[in-house]
Amino acid sequence: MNRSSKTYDLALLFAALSDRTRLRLLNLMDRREVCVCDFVEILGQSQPKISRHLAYLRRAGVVAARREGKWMHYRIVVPSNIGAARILRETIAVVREEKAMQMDLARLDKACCVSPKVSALEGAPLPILVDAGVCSAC
Amino acid sequence: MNRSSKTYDLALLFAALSDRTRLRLLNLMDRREVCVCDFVEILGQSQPKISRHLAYLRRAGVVAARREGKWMHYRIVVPSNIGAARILRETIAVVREEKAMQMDLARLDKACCVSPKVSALEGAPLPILVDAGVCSAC
DNA sequence: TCCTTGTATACGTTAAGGCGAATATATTCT
DNA sequence: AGAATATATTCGCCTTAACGTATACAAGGA
Repeated sequence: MNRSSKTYDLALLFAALSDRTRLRLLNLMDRREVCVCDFVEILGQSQPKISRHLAYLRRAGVVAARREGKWMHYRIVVPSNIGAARILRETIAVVREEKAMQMDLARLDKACCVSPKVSALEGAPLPILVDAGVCSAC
Repeated sequence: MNRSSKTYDLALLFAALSDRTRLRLLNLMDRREVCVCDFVEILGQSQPKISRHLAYLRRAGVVAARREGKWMHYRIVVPSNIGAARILRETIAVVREEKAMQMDLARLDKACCVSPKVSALEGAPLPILVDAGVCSAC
């Protein structure tokens, strides 16, 4: 059943977007799945904090999680509501223009053993940054 | 000086948008100036509540006010930051699709003595709704 | 000047959000 | 089973926001 015209609380979506950390998380998840450990490494913030913000985004229905062994992979879920989808897409597009956001993405690309090979991100966690030398998880 | 590339806290804008009442206010101000008394009448909510939300929007830099005698007219101010401007525009466009928002606008158009003559809204407050019969303020 | 009207702000209460720190849960490995 | 690792949740504290109510401020008219 198509719920795209269903009543949707846009204010709730905006509340989910009204935090810098969550915007950074969404930017990192643009078109790819990301592991929690990567978020922690790249944003340089505590794991509970990252998890709490991810939980918030999950409650708001903008992301979904998939477990793979010990790791949790998060991805963006475009809302079925057309308006909400437009807002979310525009937000990600706008946010992508910020230099700080591009730096986050660059660090994600360089993360761990495998170089900018995006497909690899679908698999193992690949959490460690390049500057750590050899990735202890691989 | 062009500040469009200046750092801008998008999260702050989203916080301003994360309230249903404020979204309704913005929708009513789409392409026109609106008097506080009209907001109160159309949204059917207390004057202090309306004023507080308008103050919030003012603090966030999305609206500006103009005094005309006893009346205050509010209008949308598109942020100089390009990204913020895109978000705001998209938000208003999305919000406009909602039936409830269209009803708000319809009530604004029918507000008071003067019929859907938009130009009249630039002048006096014209606060009272049609169903009140004759407007006590005119 | 006093009164009225339109609007803004202050006060007190309640709820929600964000954070660090501690703890719980889940999964894998030995 | 027990240890180690990845992630989630809880707790206590603080800040912010939303609301109703009351009050302050501003402008115009008598």
